[in-house]
Amino acid sequence: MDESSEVIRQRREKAKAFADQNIELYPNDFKVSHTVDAVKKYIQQRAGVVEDTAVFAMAGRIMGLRSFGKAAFLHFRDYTGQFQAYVKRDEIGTEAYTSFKQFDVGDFIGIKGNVFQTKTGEWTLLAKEVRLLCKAIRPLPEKFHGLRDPEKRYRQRYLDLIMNPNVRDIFFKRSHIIQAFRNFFLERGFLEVETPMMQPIPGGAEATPFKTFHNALGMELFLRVAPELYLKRLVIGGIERVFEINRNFRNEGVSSQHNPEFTMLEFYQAYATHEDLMSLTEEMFESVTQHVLGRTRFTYQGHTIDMKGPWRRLPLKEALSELGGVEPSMLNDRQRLLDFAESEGIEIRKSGRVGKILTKLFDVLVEPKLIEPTFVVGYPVEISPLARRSSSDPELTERFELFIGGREIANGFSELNDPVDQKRRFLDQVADREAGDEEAHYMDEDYVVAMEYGMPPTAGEGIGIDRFVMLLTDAASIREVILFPQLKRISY
RNA sequence: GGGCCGUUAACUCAGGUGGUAGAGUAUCUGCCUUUUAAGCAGAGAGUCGCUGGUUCGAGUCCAGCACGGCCCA
Repeated sequence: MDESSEVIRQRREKAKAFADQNIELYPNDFKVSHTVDAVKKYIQQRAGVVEDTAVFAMAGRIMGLRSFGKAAFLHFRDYTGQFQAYVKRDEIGTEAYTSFKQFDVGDFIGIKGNVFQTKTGEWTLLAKEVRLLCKAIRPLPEKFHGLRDPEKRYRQRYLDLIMNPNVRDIFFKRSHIIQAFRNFFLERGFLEVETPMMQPIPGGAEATPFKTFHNALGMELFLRVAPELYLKRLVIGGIERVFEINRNFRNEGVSSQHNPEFTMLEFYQAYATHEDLMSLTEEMFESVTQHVLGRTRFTYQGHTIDMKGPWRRLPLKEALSELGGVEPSMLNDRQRLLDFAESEGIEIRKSGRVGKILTKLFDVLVEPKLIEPTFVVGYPVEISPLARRSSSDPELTERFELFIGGREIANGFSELNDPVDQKRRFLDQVADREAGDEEAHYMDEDYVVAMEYGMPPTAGEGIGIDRFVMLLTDAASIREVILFPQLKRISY
């Protein structure tokens, strides 16, 4: 990777010259007394009156350097902020200053000195001593335009983090969001758990799994597509309120909306229904958004969204006729739906059942229109093999999906806890799989056995954390909220 | 998987109709002790993504490939 560039050569020569003068390139014995933030607070607490004798030992990466020959201003940055330093030959001595002149933007330095105000009023560290803490061999991207090339930003995320403050903000916000979700559940008596990422039978979602192999066990394993079946085993085991925030893996295409590994929050609550969870979700999203943004309204890709509930509850078929332009009379007519899909240019597997066709039409025609938070309810049994049947219509389930900003954010339902029905539903899925549907669920006998021991009435939900973070950070692509998104491998 | 666009110096980008590559920033040298996209003067820096083809001659035209972005499925 461009080993021979002129700048890199020059930097290596500088490093060698330091080494030849016995100046350590990578010392670790510099003791920091104050972070940038601590110094700023110190000054603020004294209302800008700081005694000349106060000495600060600070460290950071040089971000800007303006040199005059016998003095120089520089900005350095640590984890807490950026600060200016003023280095004068008369203060640090000729020999030290000669070395200092070989420092570059990107190097880490340690500085000891007093603070003063420049004539423009900026608080500045007047160096009495400057030390190299780490010599950078490669130059940082240019300061004014920064780093823009998206490929480079993702592959070399550290450069992106150094050069683009907004990127740092996104990942701080992501961390705060996850903390806020976690706190929400802990405050309500939920237990946080970790269940297997490597599963002998991948279950809990319609998705193609990644396959792997355990040598010692001589056993094929799958990276999980969802933790659902394990979490419900825990409910059976008496953990009536349980949640997990962790990675799922799905072997599908990569796009601005899909990364092969993504973060999911799943939670289960015994003695609750999907109705209870919809209310809980309203409360949760409002609370998390308020915590992170300090308000419930925000702008996403030009749309104003308010997380404050209650949100609209819209039956799937009503959504299709009202927003999708599907005539109500054709909603139960498989052939007419297929014809309609074809006329709209929507590709559908001909063998698909009505429920599949409806959801496919919904994905294309309705989903992008659901900008304000909206619960869609009334999902057919055949596409909800783990959900409880609706008591009013046995062809439908007590299930909802939540859409915000034109995307699915959450999916929840009252859980099916009838082992006989569960087994039948698995068998239907197996039939679909044998008919060529790679995403159909696998039979999980062990899960049925668990259910035969008795699962209390329960409701559960999954929330796509990455997509939630996209909303609160106004990110158009999922790659903006995942530190190291999956990219194809390149050879240098 | 399909369509469109991109890949040129460390970074950000220019390079009608083919004639041996430019700018700004960064770097290096000199001057400069309150600057902040510091300033002034000068200099160096590139397998033009890769592989082929057309041509006397390709960054430019053609084909294939790689990687990325956006849109569609």
